Amino acid sequence: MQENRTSTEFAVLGLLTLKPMSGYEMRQLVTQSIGHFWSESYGQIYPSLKRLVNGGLVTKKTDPSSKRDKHIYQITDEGRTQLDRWRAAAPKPQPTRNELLLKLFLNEDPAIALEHVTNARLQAIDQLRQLGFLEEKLRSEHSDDSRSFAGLATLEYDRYRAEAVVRWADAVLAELAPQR
Amino acid sequence: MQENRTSTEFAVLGLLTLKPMSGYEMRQLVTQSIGHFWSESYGQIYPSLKRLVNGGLVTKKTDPSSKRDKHIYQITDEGRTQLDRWRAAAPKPQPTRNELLLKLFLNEDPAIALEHVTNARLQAIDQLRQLGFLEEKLRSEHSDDSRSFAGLATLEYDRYRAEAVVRWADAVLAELAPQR
DNA sequence: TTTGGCATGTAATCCGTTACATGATTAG
DNA sequence: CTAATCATGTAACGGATTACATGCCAAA
Repeated sequence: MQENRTSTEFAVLGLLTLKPMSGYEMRQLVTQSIGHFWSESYGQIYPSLKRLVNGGLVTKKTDPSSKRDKHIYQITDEGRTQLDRWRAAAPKPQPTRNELLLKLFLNEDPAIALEHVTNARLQAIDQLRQLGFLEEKLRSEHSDDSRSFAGLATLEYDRYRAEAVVRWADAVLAELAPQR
Repeated sequence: MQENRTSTEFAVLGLLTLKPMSGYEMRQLVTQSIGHFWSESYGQIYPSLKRLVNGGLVTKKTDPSSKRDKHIYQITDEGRTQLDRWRAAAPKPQPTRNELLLKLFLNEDPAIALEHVTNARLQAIDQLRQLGFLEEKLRSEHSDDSRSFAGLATLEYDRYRAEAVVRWADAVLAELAPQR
C-alpha cells in the first residue's frame, strides 16, 4: 500500500529537516527564504502536516514553552528515508504557461507589445534587486556551510534567468523601435 | 453582469483570430506551435469553446465539406473587442514553483545535486535544439509578416532562458567539482 | 480488417489559492 | 484599549490534467 505523496508534502517534510517547527513558522520560512521559487499556503501546509503525521513521517507535539497553542512538528526516521528517495528522483518538469508570451503571440498591435515587454524588463530588473537583498541576507546569516551553498545556487538560478529576460527584452525592444 | 473569463478562454479566443477552426485542430495547433510556452488539453478547450459560444464571443457551425461531424468555431466582433481588452491588460505573473530548486535547496548530498544539475543542463541543451527546429519551421512557413515577428519573439524568450540555465549549470557544476 | 488518426465531448480527480472561522498574546 | 501578530485549522472554489466514452474514416 504505497502512499501517493505530492511535492507539497515533500516540501513540508524537507523543511522539517532544517529544524522542527510549527505550521505557522513554516509558512514564514517559505515566504521569506524560498519564496522566489516556491510557495505554500496555510491551506496546503496544515493538511499536509496532518497527512504526514498519519503516515508516520512526522511527529506532532505541543510546545510547552509557549503560552499559545503551538504545535511543533518533527521529521521521523521513516520520514527521512522517504525524503531521501524523493530527493534522488528526477524533478518533474513543471508545465510552462507564460501569459506574457501568449499575449505577445496573439497580439498584432506593436504598441501593446512594446508596453508588455518594457514592463517585463522592469520587473526582471526589480527581481534582480530583490535577489541581491536575499543573497546578502543569506551570506550574513550562515557564512559558509553547505546549506548556504544550496541557497546561493537557487538564488543564482533566478538571477541568471532574470538577466536573460532583461537581455531578451532589450533585443525585442531594439527590433520594435529601430534606429532613432 | 460581467463574465469572468480565464486565461484559457482568452487563449482559445485568441487562437481563433488566426483562423476559424475546430477544437481538435486547435489542440494540434497549440501543441505544435506554441507548446513551448502554453498548453491546452481537450478537457479545457471544449468547455471553453462552449462558454465562449454562450457568451456570444464565438459562433459555432458544422463544416459541410467534412464527412465527419466537425464543428468550426469562429470569433465574433464582440469576441474581438473582449480579446483586445484582455491583450492590453498586464499579464498576470505566473506563480513560480520549481521542483529542481526545491530539491537542491533541501539536499545535502553533493552527488545528487550534481546529478540534478547535470540533467537540467542536458535538458536545456535539448530544448535549445528543439527551439532551433521550431524557428526554422516558423521562418519557412511565413517568411516575414508581423505574425512571424511575434512567434520569433516567443522563441527567443525561451532560447535566452534555456541558455541562462546552461550557464547557471556550468557555474554550479564548477563549484561542485572544482579543480580537476 | 484492423490500426491509426480524426473528432467530440464529459467525468473524475488533483492540486492549489482564497476566504472563512476562531482565538490568544503582545506591543504601542 | 486596540491593533498587529501569533497560531490553527477547514471550507469553498477554481483551474487544469487525465481518464473515460464514443464513433467515423482512410490507409495498410
